[in-house]
Amino acid sequence: MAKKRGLPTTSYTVLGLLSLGDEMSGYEIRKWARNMRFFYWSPAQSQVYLELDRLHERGLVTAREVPQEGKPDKKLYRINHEGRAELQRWLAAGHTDPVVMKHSVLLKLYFGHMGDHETLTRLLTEYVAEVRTQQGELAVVQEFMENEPGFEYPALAAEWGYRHLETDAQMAQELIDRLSSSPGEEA
Amino acid sequence: MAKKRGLPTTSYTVLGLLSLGDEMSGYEIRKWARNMRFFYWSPAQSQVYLELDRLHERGLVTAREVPQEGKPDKKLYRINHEGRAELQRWLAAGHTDPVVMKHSVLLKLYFGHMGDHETLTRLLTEYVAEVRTQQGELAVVQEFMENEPGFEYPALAAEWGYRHLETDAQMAQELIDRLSSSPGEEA
DNA sequence: GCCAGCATGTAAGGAGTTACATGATTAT
DNA sequence: ATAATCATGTAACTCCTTACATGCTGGC
Repeated sequence: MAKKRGLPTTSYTVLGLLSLGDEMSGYEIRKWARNMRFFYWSPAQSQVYLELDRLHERGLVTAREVPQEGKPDKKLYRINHEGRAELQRWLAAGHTDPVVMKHSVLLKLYFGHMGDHETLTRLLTEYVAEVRTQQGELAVVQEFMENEPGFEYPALAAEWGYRHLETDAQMAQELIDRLSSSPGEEA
Repeated sequence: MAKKRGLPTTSYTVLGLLSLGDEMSGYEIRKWARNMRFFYWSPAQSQVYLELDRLHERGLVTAREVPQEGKPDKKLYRINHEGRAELQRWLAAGHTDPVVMKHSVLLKLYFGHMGDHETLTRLLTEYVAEVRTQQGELAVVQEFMENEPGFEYPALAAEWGYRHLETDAQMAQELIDRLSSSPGEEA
């Protein structure tokens, strides 16, 4: 056995988020986690609560209930010493999970022989627009990070993520141009 | 209701692979699918067989059993008309699943404040080496594609995938340099 | 009047993985 | 000798998603 040497990666995401802030509710973490989609996919709302339960069970965070009026009681979580130690252990571990891409656009391009030129051009054009939108969203996050002390590393990750998006936009645009200049031949 | 407008993406991967070849066994598809990890994560062996069952149930492929000696009987699958139609429908669909990244290195970098310089530098150095290895593997696939008729689109996807890897290697190397030149300050 | 934001939680299920079972042949 | 290749399949499980339930407050 001993299949996994620790927690699922989503747990580390939530734990890491907690290490960047002070006390946070599940709701706040979920909002934060949304911005992580540029680096690592962001979990569903229900999953965030499940991860917080798990972290609490394992004694990596402390929880404190705050009564609310007209809403469910708020639970505030804080990373503790064990939690920080576990995060550090994960960071320094020899093993890092392989990078996984689920790039549907690339997959569709791969099977481009099944469609026509127009379909492919539309797919790529829409994708370029989407990437530009995402770059705008990421830029907002980056702006926040630049002025916030303690966010040097997230800022580096954001820069990296931005460059990913740039590569994608450029490559898609390049293919659009290539496809339009060779209406019959795609190679 | 109407949660999903079709098959899971893995089904399309397998169906698409079938559309590039003639008759294939689950075993062969699985080998092919391994090379897809540069564009879209490649499913586990057991999953490939499950997808083939699903495609067969839905009448998108035909199956033919070939008796083998000393091995389980081989089943050869072939995409049929309905399968091709379904693939085309998927390609031309207005909706394309969002691109998902599970970049553990980027995630660890994001939480870099928890580790020391050395840990981070080691992480990035190892990652650069790994990416270079992957580029070598992808190059082998690309070489095959260039001389194979009907593989123009897979070759384009491979080029795109290669550029992804290049971006990652460059970005990682750049960060290694930046971290070493500013031993205390990372921003 | 309606939608967004705040705030958590449960039930049902899909998608995918790991580990195992079986066993002949060929290459190192 | 032993590992890899060929070849499929099942059981048990994890991770994560979708959909639903609840209900107040504040903005348009």
